[in-house]
Amino acid sequence: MRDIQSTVDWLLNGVDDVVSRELLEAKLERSQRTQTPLIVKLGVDPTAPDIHLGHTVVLEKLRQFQELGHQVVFLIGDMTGRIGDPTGRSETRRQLSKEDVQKFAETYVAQAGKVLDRDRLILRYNSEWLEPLRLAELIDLMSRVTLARILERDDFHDRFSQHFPIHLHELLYPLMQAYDSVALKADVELGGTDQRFNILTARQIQEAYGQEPEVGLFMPILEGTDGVRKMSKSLGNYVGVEEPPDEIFGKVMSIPDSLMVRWYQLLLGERPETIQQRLAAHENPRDIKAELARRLVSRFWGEEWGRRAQENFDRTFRAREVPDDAPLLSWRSEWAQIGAIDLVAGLPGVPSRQEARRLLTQGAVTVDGQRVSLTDTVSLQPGSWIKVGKRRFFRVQELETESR
RNA sequence: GGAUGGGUGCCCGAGUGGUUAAAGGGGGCGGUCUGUAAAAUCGCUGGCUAACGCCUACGUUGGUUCGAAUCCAACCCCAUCCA
Repeated sequence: MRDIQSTVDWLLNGVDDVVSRELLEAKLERSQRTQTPLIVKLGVDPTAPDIHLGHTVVLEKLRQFQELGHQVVFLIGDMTGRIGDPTGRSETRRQLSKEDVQKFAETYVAQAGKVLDRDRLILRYNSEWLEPLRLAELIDLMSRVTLARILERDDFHDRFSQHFPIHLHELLYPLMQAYDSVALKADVELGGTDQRFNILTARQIQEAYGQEPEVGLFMPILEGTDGVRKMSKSLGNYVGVEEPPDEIFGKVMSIPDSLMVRWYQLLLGERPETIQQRLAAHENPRDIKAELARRLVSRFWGEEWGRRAQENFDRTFRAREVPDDAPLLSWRSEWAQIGAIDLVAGLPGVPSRQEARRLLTQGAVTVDGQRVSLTDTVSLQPGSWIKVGKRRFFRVQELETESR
């Protein structure tokens, strides 16, 4: 059995901050002694069904807790999510129906299950206890926190001092989230650093209700593929866990080298020193990055796909050959003799003839290895391949059986 | 309800009567190069055209003008302040 100190060291790898290490040690120690798993909570808003690598930072940490035999609880914030987005700018939030929430939960678990052990995972909904909450109870809850404390929170504070609106119900958010921890008797709660305030409030409220406070573990925000801004779908610098293997592999290869150590640490739980040593030993950074890419693909798709993604990548970008899985186009007779623009404009992913012209002018198009220019007429045959830019390939499929 | 400032291309943002398909930046795409879809560097980035050129576009609708993103009117929307 591992001793508590090294277990804690291992659990805190990559963690931005913990409140508090001593408490975590104490809880782990007690858990070991009494053979009772800790309850580890992660709150999830039923709003963003597509999980990307940024979200998996927290999931990876949860996985580590699972590995130690603790109980992970996904708390779906169906109640908090239903009330509305704090910005209040976008019109009244669509009410989420029970079915919506249900569907969300399923997709979420399906995706999160690529990182976590689904059999050791409990799903709860905060409407279970928030819905029946009566005004008297709510008042009781509210009486345990002061306005000043709530306004300490960074974003409230900023908005208030900049005279941006704060809606009254938004003040309740931290309270409700805190109450969730009371209801679950959570021992540990994970969140991004942006969750700091909410989690600290939860600890306070738990104490007010006579419970031992939870340990707050704050995970750093993962930078996106651009290496600068946080990973988010709207910034387009994300890698989704459901993306095809080649896509994941390629996107990971495109991150700046400087980001590798961090991704290894946050996404795979590696020690930063391990990777730094390899770099210091002049191992080719490309290979280290390729390994990162392969391991991530493997995590989401399995070993076999990880290996294949790597092979395809090497073939396409290092040897510049046509990848195995280039999209197939069914042969069309007019392709026997066709103007370059017509051909390119008809390919998937080319939005307009203007774009086709641009690509041809810039020398981006190759047919069977032969560069094609704007005014060329090309002749294709079944088995031909077309390359557009560095990474778009198409293979013309042999004639389908004409009978169907 | 009142006051003020705004609504420009995928995003940010300049532009106050013609030289504006609209500066600049970001993003995207492409060429070269390379250890990678890294970095660097050069180019493209509304649509139609092989090209000349044509068409559509600056919140909406109407107007003034030879000519409007730019002026006028009404309307819609957003932000802040006062109530």
